[in-house]
Amino acid sequence: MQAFPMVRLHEKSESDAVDALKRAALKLFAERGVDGVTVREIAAAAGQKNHGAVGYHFGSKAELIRILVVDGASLIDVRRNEALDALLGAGRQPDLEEIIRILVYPSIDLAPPGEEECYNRFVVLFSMAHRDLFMSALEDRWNTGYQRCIELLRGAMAHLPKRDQTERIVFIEAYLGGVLSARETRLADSSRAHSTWSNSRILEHFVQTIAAIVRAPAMT
Amino acid sequence: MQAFPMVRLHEKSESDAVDALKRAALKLFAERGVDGVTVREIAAAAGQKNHGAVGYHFGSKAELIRILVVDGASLIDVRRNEALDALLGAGRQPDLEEIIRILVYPSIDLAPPGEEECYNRFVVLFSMAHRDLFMSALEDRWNTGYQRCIELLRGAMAHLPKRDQTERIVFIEAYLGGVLSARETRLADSSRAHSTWSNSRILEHFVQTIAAIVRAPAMT
DNA sequence: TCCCGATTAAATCAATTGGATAATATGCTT
DNA sequence: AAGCATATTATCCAATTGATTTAATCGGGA
Repeated sequence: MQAFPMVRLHEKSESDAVDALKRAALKLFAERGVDGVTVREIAAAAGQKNHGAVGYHFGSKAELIRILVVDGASLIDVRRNEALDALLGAGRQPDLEEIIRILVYPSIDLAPPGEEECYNRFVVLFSMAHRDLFMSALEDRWNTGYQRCIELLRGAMAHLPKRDQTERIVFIEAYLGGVLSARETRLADSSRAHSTWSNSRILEHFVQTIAAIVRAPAMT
Repeated sequence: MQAFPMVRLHEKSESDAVDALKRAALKLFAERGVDGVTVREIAAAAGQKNHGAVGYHFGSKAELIRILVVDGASLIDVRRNEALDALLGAGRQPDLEEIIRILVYPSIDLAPPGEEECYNRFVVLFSMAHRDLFMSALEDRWNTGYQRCIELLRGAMAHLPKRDQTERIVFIEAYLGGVLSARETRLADSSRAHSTWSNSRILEHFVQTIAAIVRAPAMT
């Protein structure tokens, strides 16, 4: 387990201000969506008295958003590809759960330890409300690992009609985003004890249910 | 199949303007989220030349949003409760798929035939970005059918540890919102042939995968 | 120490926002 | 036809938005 490189966000040698702005923006965007947050709120949450800081460091709000998308997506993509290379280079047939873990775990623990996880909520909200901007930010470049996983999943469903394969892949994609977002929401809700959602057992439970979707009998 | 009452949205005897504003708002909110849409856009999309119409007919943008939430939720709730009453009154033990269908189908075909489906996207976006407003709009009143379904699902997982039951219910809730939203997005994308997503076979496929999650073996 | 680039702060700008008001139009009842 | 409630239109408004510009401040190297 946990054979994924533990590179995280906000570990780069960026100026304190840039990093603080990114963190604050990601958190606020995850909570309320990009259209529900103003650059003034971001600057204030980052400890800046001046909202022009966003324009100064990133050019515009839209560019800050794009950078946040790419930061997370590229990190996830690196993790996925490395895990896939390791798995496929092992010289044996990978089993289904191993593939699914490479779908799930790289999207987890993007933030430094102890910090709030936000990226999955941010991406789900943003991709729903601004699909075009989200796609152009990805550039068909930062989801290569995801595509590889999908192909492997398709292979694991080779016994099913092509249409069923495609449908289940869409199901699983929606399932991934939904559960990872819901998990972040619960982890962020400090009002309740979230011990259940912070331990990794639940992720393995999640992996098992995805496997159950893949293995479900063919449509009659 | 399809034993659900086919009451739909926008069938009430409302003035044309009120109805047009509701439809336009729901569609725009589903596409871009409530914070990404202005009352001017709503009024224009509804064929009104002036944005004051929203204030006149609904009081405020926030009140319009609340009404849209309740309109859909109460309709879904009526459908669910009627279907549940019929199912449980049949005097036999309902099977799992029957319960799951009452979770899925009442959220489908809310709009009149031929019109774009929007409610699931709207609700997912709104509940993610404004959970508090969403909850207060529901008032613990318009999701009674949902709660009954969840209890039945829990009963269907009685052999699992309580914790696993709770986790799977959260999984399924996220799965529902994710897939129903994704389905609407694809149906709304008129640029591609969506024959796959418009027929009801895929919904039955979806039901089967939810059943697979419920039936998945216990965590080891 | 002095200078200069980088950063932060403060003030300003045009455009947009949701809401409110007043004037006009519409339709129904009497 | 007149009266009246309802609905639409056209403005207006204060507040907010993202962005820009203009100082002030900081830090390090010559």
